This record gives sequence, structure tokens and C-alpha cells, in this order.
Amino acid sequence: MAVCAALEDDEVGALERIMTSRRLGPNETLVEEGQARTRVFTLTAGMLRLSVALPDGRRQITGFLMPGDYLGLADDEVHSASAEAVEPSALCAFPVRQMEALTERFPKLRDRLHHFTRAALRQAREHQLILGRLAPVEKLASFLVLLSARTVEHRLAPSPVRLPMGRGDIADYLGMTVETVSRSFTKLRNQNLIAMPDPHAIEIVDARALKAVAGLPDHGS
Amino acid sequence: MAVCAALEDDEVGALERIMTSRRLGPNETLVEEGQARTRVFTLTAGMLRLSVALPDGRRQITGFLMPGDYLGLADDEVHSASAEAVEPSALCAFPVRQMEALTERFPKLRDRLHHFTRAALRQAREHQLILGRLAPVEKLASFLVLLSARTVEHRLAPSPVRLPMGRGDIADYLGMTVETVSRSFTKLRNQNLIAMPDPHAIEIVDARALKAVAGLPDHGS
DNA sequence: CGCTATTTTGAGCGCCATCAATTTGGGTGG
DNA sequence: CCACCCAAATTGATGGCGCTCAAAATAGCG
Repeated sequence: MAVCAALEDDEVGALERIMTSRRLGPNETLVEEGQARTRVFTLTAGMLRLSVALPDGRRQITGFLMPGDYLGLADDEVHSASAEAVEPSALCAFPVRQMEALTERFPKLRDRLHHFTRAALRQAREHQLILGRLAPVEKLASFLVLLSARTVEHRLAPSPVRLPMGRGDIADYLGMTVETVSRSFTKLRNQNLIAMPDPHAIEIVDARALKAVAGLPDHGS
Repeated sequence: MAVCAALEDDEVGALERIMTSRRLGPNETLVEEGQARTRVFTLTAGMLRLSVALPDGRRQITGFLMPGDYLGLADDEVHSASAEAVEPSALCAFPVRQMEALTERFPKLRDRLHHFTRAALRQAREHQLILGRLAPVEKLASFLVLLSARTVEHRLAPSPVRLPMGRGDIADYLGMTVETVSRSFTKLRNQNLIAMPDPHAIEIVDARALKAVAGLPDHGS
């Protein structure tokens, strides 16, 4: 039972029965903003980006999903964000109808969903702080610190931190331009806070100093 | 039963029994970031601001609460944001312990809470877009449009839109400075999109044009 | 009616977005 | 395996916009 993570005890069987799996290639779209929400998903491998867009094409990435994360926590009838694969990904799909039925039978399942929704809301609020009040280098430092923290939470190889997403994605996540993202990377590297074997791998050289630059209050540990 | 809004049918009685009420003066603090979460609240009158702060004093306001809104949707054990009164306010308080007990007995109550949490998450994501990708005038226009929409949702007098919060609060909500907020107000006024009888009352003169400036995709109506 | 806090307006500068060029990397076919 | 090609990332130069500092005007309040 490694294929679909984040499930537990008795409801596993019931879930397995209604579950289908899905694979996505790089940059493939899973759901589009505004589409009817017919299924919910759990990511089992890879990484997704959630984004909302303006009519003129500007885009804000609201979050990245890592294995074990749920998709569609925020939504009722329609998807409020688009979801695309950053890299080759795999996920489990559950029809919302049947999911709701299971949710009735297994209160624990519902509790867990609610719990994840609250966690997502807290994460979104922290992101608001980053977007609204941090300077570019601070934003990037926060991003690396938080991503690194999530990497260990998800029991993935901690160092170097993998950055599957491109600079454009990071820019749209942090509310800046690609050029500024790149320049901020260079600054952190020149201060020897990080090392960059290649653009998609970051070694955190001085974690304490990086957190200091990030300026975020550390939530635990 | 007008004192505590947003409640329904059979659980009203049970809720009333565990409920206590509380009043706040302007700028009075209700909960502080990091405090243990012992009670949940519903706002019945006035307005609250939710905020998170950086060690160096910078502040991001994550949202404003209007009558009928819940406080503490995002939190488990501790409050992840501070809550202060913008203007004189009144609210109902429920001990979390007893609230959880009621939540067991009345699934509908739990559903409604979960529903509000999802709505808050969607709102936070829209706020992320505003913070990350809009220019100052666009931010302010969005703010006015959304506030106006919420004012009618909450069945309050629609025009002029009341702005109980000061310019500093708006700045910390939109991720800009007081000066830029003020200049943006002036720009909107000079283009005759709004009128400002006084700093805390805005008349939307040209709603369509204001929405165009806001640049947000309209979610319905 | 005078005081203080808030808001608005003003001047100047620094930083980030923009535009542009260069370098690097990844992927494909020879 | 290497050469080539295109996309992605970095670096460079410039200008505009929003932040900072400062002053004036307005509002709110006793």
C-alpha cells in the first residue's frame, strides 16, 4: 500500500475501491480554474503547482503540492485554481460523490480533511505575509527555508534541496520577476548562505543565517 | 435570537447555553498570535482585523472580519494570527471543548464550520493574487470592490461603503505604505471612479470602471 | 475652540521591473 | 559521443514607480 499515501486504518479498503490513478507529464494540466469539481486528488509522486490568473495573463502561484498533499481542499462546486504538473507526477483520484459518502461513514476521514484544510489556510496566511511584507531576497530565503522544511516533513532527501520548478514558477509564487529571482539567488550564493550545483538543486550552507535573512518567526523546532 | 448570528435550527439552544458574549473597544486586542486557542468566536457587530507580524515590527493584515464571520477557523491548538477590533465590536464566545462536543452531536454544525473554512481559504488565495500581482491602484480598486461586495452580502447599507479601518490598516492589508494608499485614493477620485465624503466613507461612482481597474475576474454576478 | 492624530501632499532617491544580450543547460539527432 | 539547437537562466543597462523622509492640511475629540 505505497501507491496512495496519507491513508489509514479501516477506510483504506473502501478508498481503494473507488480510487483511480493518474499520471501527468511535465507542465500537463490536471484541472483548470472554473471547471466543475468532480474528483478530488492525492499526490503520490512529483509536484504540482496551483495557480490563479488574471484576464491579462498575469499569474499568481498559490502553492506547490508535494507527495501526500491533497488537491481541492478549498473548493466546493468548482475549482478555484488551476493545477499543473511541475515534473512528471502521479496521483490518486476519487469521485467527489463517493468521497462524500465515505466521509459520512468515516468521521475520521472527514476530520483529517478538515485538518488539512486548516493547515492549508495557515500556510496561505504565511504566504500573504511573504508576498506583502518581505523584500525580494527575504522572499527567496523564506521560500528555501520553507521548502526545505517541507522536504524533511515529507521524508524526502533533505540536502541538496530539489527545486523541480523553474525560475518563472518561483517568480510567480513570490510575486516578483524572473530576473529578480535570479539576482536574489546570486546574492544568497555570494554571501555563502547557499550553494547551487545546478539551477534545480540548492544546498543550504548556513541554515541559521538563511533563516535570519528570511526574517520569519520560526514556527517550532 | 438576533444577538448571535449565523446559527440555525436545533443547535441554537445548545449553543446559547455555552455561549458568552464579549465587547471590544477600538484597537482592543482579542487574541494574540501564539496564544492557546481556548475559545472560538463569532462576530456580531463591528469589525476585527486579523494580522501576523514579523519580529522587526512589519505587519501583514490577512483579513477583516464582518458581522457573522467566524474567528479561529485556521487554528488548532494555538492562534496563528492576532485579532484586534477596528471599531467598537461585539462577539459571541464558545469554549472550544464544549464546541467540539456539540460538533460531534450536530454534524450540520461541523459541516458549516468546514464550509466557512474552505471559503476563508479561497478568500486567502484571492488575496495572494492581489498581493503578488497587482499594482497599487489595482490593489486599492480590488479592495473597494470586494469590500463593497461583502457589505451587501452582510446586508449592510451598501452606499456609501463604510471604511472603519484607517489608512495604515489598508496599507498593511494590501502590502503597501500609507502614502501610496492615500495617493491611490486620490487617483481613483481624480478619475471620478469614487467619491470620498470623508476618509471613512467611499461612494463608488463608476462600479464597472472600478472593477476594470481592479482587473480581477468577477466571481459571479 | 484648540489640540492631537490621521490623512494628504510634496521632494528625492533607491530599488525593482523592463528591455536586451549573453551564458548555460537540456535534449535531440547525426 | 559529440555537435547542434532551443529553452532557461544569468548578467547588464536603464528608467519609472513606490518607498522614505518631510511638511502641510484635515478630521476627530475633549
